[in-house]
Amino acid sequence: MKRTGFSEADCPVARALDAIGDWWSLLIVRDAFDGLRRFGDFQKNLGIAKGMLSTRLRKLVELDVLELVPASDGSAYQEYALTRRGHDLFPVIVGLRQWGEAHLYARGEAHSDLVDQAGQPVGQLVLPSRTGRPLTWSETKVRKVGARKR
Amino acid sequence: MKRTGFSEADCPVARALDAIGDWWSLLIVRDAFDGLRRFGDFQKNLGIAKGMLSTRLRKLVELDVLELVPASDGSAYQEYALTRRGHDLFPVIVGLRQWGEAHLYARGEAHSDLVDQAGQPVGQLVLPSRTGRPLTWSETKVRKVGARKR
DNA sequence: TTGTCTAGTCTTATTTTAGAACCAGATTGG
DNA sequence: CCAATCTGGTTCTAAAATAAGACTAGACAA
Repeated sequence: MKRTGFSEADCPVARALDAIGDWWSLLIVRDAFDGLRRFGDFQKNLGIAKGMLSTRLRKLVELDVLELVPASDGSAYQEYALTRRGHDLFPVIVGLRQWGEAHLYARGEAHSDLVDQAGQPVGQLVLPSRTGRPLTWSETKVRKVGARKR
Repeated sequence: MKRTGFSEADCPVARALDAIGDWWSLLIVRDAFDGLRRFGDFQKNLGIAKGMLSTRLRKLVELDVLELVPASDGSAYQEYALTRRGHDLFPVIVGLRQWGEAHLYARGEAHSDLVDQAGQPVGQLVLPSRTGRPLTWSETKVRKVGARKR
């Protein structure tokens, strides 16, 4: 009865969720985008149990989403920094943010907001076709590739 | 030791993950985008335990991500269809897909692929500024709004 | 009307999570 | 330089979630 895994799936969505689709990983990554880098910062900000955080950080480092770097304040401690692969999760976080913002808040309810450097709200995520025209769901399809039998 | 919840969070990412951030919900939604509508179809395709699926579907209906509609084949059964709110999850699924595709497959390894109606691969998700210029992570910031104390 | 299919529910064993206690090494205050 | 405290964990236990299978009621098909 081990938790079902999808690390071998043909579908990249399944594989992505297998890697980072648990309760905490994306929240840790979100905090990393917000500039948090130290164990204690994540722990305080998320209210997560230290054991959980320890396990999750280790997995994110294994996955090469985060990496351990020497502390930026010169102390002997280490910090967790987003890697290239971690930075590439930005659209996922933004997608969740925009969906949550649109559907999970009552009118007028306070929430944090993503803005550009001038403080202007950003637009909605766009999926461009190869020619650059924005695509909606109904204009796309998933091409099944030969499922490798194992 | 109840599982930690974020349904009251000020951060839309946290609230979104609270709603749909468990192991199964986004995979069910992905399958719904792929056209699956019946309990048995989800169950067979995901290999999920029926009890889990039942619980998840009920929650997704409560959240108004899916809705129960009469079966399209005229039988007395019901089907699960994506709502507007469910369709709005498309960018999240695409974001996960593109990240997984980019980072979780060996060179040449088979995986399913998102294409437009002409069969052309789609582009990468883009976050436009208000003026339409594409933004990267480092050009954005999260504006904290007054955290409601409760 | 008997048998099969659909869409579940219920039960149980196992795994995961939350929370607290504990600990070693780094840092700070005196 | 020494003691107290901070940081970044590990370990333990109880509660909750999950997986897997047995079971069931109503639809459907022959």
